[in-house]
Amino acid sequence: MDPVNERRSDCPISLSLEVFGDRWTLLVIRDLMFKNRRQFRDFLRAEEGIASNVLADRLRRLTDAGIVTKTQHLTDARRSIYRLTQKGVELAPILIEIVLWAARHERTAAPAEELAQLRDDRAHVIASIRNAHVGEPETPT
Amino acid sequence: MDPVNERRSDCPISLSLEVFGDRWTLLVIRDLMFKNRRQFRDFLRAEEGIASNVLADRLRRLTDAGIVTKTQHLTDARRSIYRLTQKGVELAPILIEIVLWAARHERTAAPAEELAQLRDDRAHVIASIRNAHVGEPETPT
DNA sequence: CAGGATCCGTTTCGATACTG
DNA sequence: CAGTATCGAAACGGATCCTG
Repeated sequence: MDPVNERRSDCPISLSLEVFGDRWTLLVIRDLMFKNRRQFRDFLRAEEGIASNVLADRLRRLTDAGIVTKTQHLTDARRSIYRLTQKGVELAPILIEIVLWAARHERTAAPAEELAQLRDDRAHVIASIRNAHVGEPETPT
Repeated sequence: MDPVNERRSDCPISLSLEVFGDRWTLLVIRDLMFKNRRQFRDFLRAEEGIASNVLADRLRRLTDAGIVTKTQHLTDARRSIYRLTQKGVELAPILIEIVLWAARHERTAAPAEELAQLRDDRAHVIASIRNAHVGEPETPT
């Protein structure tokens, strides 16, 4: 057998199941990362139809895990703004690989142009995600 | 705002939630990919303690999805051998990114040496995974 | 009105025991 | 050894209520 596999064969690999073992958690991260959603109601409008109690729970877990931050809207005190932390932004390579895999193997609605950008200009995509979250103290809309 | 984000803002991104929304599914794939597990009992011995009915269900779903194949052991008819298909092998980049992210952000038990290999010699790692699954009709042990 | 919390019927999950 | 049957526990979805 290949020595690479040999050596790896009993490796205790961590998969961060808190994040990846849950359907809704992943969808929230996707919405933050690729759809620029920032407020509670934005996530509620996700195509997949998340319930408000489930959403609140996942946002709390993500902030507890240091993946998301919650701040107040500057002018409207009612609104909360959710953003990815640096740790959260660094999930981008994973999400990108998932999207590319899904595009290759399942029929997906993602336009070919955007997929090509994810594949060929990964660094730029990630930089712009970071810019929209970590580097942006201002509030959208 | 960055035009990259602008354009991506309403993209219907598919995440293959059948695979990634579930904790046990991901663990089974990890065991196939990094721990060379092939038989039902091997997966049962996972540190995380999967139940037999859950394991049977997840293996069935994965074979239905074309990610795993199930064949009979050549000499012992009772035994089933599970392997990744090409589609399954192509999940490797995702798993690798997850492991690397977890190693950076959570305390993980994975040895530094193996992590470095995952990071720096990705092509070789993936090739050896493919070799151990798609290219190997023989049965282990 | 936005962001949640609470209650509750229903579905899904998973631990254990059991079978071919 | 490789699964299935059973059944209690947990999660989910949906409605509604609450609070600033």
